[in-house]
Formats: sequence, C-alpha cells, structure tokens
Amino acid sequence: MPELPEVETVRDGLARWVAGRTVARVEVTHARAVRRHLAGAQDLAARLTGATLASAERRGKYLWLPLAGRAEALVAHLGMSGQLLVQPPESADEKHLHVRIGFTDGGRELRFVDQRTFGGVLLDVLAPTVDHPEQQVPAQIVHIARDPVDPLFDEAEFSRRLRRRDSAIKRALLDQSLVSGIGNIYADESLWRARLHGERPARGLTRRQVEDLLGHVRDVLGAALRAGGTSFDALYVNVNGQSGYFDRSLSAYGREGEPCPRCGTAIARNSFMNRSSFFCPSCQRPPRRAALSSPRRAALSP
DNA sequence: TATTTAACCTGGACGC
DNA sequence: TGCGTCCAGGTTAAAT
Repeated sequence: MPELPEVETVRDGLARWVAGRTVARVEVTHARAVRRHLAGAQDLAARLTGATLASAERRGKYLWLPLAGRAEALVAHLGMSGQLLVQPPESADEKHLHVRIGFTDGGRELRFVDQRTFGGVLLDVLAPTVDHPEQQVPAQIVHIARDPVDPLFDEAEFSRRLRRRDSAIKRALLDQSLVSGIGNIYADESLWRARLHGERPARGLTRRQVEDLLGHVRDVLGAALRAGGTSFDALYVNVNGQSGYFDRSLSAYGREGEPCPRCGTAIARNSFMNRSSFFCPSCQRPPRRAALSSPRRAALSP
C-alpha cells in the first residue's frame, strides 16, 4: 500500500520523467478517478491541456505537479492501489487504466491506473501553508500535516499535540492532520521498534518516548525509501512498473505467528480501527484496561 | 470540539 | 468449476 516511501519513490520518478513537459491531451476513462475534481472530467482535460508540468512535489501521501506560470497543480492520491506509470504511447492499456495524459513531445504518456479506485487526480489551486505562508500546497490538502522527513517538521509541536490526544498512539500516527505519510504498515513497524503497543493512550507518553518513537518512524521510513518502498503484490510499483523490496525487512507487519526478531515470541495480530495490527505481545505490552480511553474500554466490555 | 465509526471499492484467497 | 464470503486499508462524511 502506498505510504510515504512509496509515494516519494513515485514523486522522484515523476520529477525525472514528466517535469518540464507540456500536456497535449487528457483522456479520462473512469469518472471515479476524477471524482474530487468537482467540475468534472471535461473541465480537468480542458484546463490541463496546453499546461506545462513544472515539477513534482509531495506532502505525506499526496503528490502534485504545479503548472508552470499558474497558481494551480495537478494533484494525485494513490489511495490503496493507485499507480502513476510513465509508458510508451504504443504500449497496451493497463486493465485498470483510468486517466491518460499525452505530451506535445510525443514521448511517454503519464497514466493513472487504479484497481480499487480509492485514489484519484484533480486540478486544484495552490494556497499558502498554515505554518509557512511563503510555501504553497494545493488547497485541498492544507489540512494535511508535514511528514516526519520534511525539514520544516516541528517536533516540539508534534510532541505537544500527540501527548494531548485522548486516543490511542496508533490512531494518532495514522491521523494525517497530526503527522502525514504514515499508514498501517509503517505505524506497526515503528511501534514495534519503539516497543510501544498501538492501543496505549497517546496522552500517557513522555516527551522522551515521543522523541524515541519519532526517531523510529524516521528510521523505518528512511530504510523503506532506500529499498524503493514496500510491495506485497503488484499493487504498488514505481513509475516504471517496478516493485520495492522493503517487505523483506518488515519485523512485525504481516508476520503473524512468526517469531519476533527481538525476543522470539510469536507476532500477534488483532483488529484495531477496522484494520489488522501486528505486534509482539512480549516487547509491546498492551495497556492496562484502566489506561484505555473510555469508548475503547466500553467497546471491550462484555 | 474532539473522537470514532462506517462506507467507499475490487480482486485474490479460501471454503464448500 | 463455480459460487459466496472474507479481507486488504486511506480518506472523509457522518455519528457519537
């Protein structure tokens, strides 16, 4: 599933293959892929045709390609299975090809392919960021927090906000308005490295624990980025259709029943937030019931 | 206001 | 072989 390392790998590919090129035509073959462009597919195509894609930017799991000389950008989110592929025009259409963008140079096309259709593209105006108004991001994502590898990420502010939360740590890590780029896989991996159970209340964490957790988040994201991201199947690939290799380095996620690399206890799995959570029952002690937030306590009561 | 839940969606895996 | 069910999870509107 595309989280920060996967999206950054795609962004890097777009910067190499697409930036500086001028759009000649846009074809939308699946309306759901542009559902967040409220003016519709025709409007998206009309406004994008003739525009030059200046660069490739990212915040968290969102990508955008600013249009040269205009305060607008082509925004993309990969959802769970979205792919942005750079393909020769003559190559066969992918089964789930939803948007095709051709360029005036006649070279490789940019294709948005998405099996589960949770992702999409849209054209959006740029707006100043809250913390650094001299910087601009697409208006629809101004609520998305900076990610932990952003040089302007404010650790002190993150710690303060996290430790004020009346919810579980994992839920907070997945909240993109608190910290972006982390999904289910890297949340579990980071918590395993920090020896923290995801259901522990965020409010009970010390500053030191938050610093430690953040360090592990950065380590995991960095290692995954160097491996080209995590791929369990063909759903995540870079712009050239290649998979990443970080799944071979995962310690907890997807390893139910396998020995914990640290203590040998079998990795456990439970359901949390309608998702699977993987953890070591020995290294990551579950919180005492009294420490759980009230709704969670009520949910666990017989 | 803060937090939690449910819905969206498709195809692979699995059991019968 | 074919059918039905479950599962994967990022985002956000709606509910609590």
